[in-house]
Amino acid sequence: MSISADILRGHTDAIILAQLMNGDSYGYEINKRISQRAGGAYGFKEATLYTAFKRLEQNGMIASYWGDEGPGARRRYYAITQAGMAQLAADRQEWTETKKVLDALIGQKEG
Amino acid sequence: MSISADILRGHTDAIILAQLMNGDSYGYEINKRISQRAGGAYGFKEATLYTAFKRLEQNGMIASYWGDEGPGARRRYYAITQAGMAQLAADRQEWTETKKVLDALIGQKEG
DNA sequence: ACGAGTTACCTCGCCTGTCAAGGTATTTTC
DNA sequence: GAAAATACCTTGACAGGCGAGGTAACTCGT
Repeated sequence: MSISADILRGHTDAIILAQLMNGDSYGYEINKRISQRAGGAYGFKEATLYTAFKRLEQNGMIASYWGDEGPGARRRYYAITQAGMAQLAADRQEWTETKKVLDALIGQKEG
Repeated sequence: MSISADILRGHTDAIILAQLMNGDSYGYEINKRISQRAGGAYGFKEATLYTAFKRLEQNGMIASYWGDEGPGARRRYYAITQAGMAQLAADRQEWTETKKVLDALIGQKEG
């Protein structure tokens, strides 16, 4: 089963920040890794991804720089900032809380 | 901690359908029960609630009728339909899947 | 009798995040 | 030399959440 966009809405930033905790990376690669880790059940659309990068950078959660590898298409690398790490920690806490609340609200009940 | 709107987005309908599995109810009461069950961490804004009722009814997930109790403000009761129950089952499955995927994507990792 | 609070409903218009569609440029492969 | 893959980006439409505003009936204290 794949997961609908509205369900993931609001988790986009956290997912990207979490991925960047593994080290600096660039858009294309970040997206592939996320898809892999999600078992193919989920991947960002490109527009969503680059919109998110822009938003995150504007908010100071990530910083970017152009990679200077010789051949191949240019790549813009992203690094998570201190503020981004703090945000991620908060997002993780919120996710824990969300699971509790939603399990209570939509989980099946015994009789 | 309270949960942000974007995180809940897309779960609104499932939460309402799940609540209606306890029997027919009306807007104000549905919302109060949801708040209670969420431990006060979450409650719909009225506009969100009534927007959702409209959407759900248009999609055939719920049916409504006016209550005829004598005194007090009029109440519009909602009942979950067969289609609504099927939708809820699908939503619950999606939620189970979502938890797995998001735990994989934003969960803390051991070293 | 009357004003405040509560119950209970509803709509309009803004904001934000997703994403289909479209576009650019380079390298690799056949 | 053409097709596919890598890699980036923007524009505009759409949908859901919700602030703000509105209606109406009952209850309670004074």
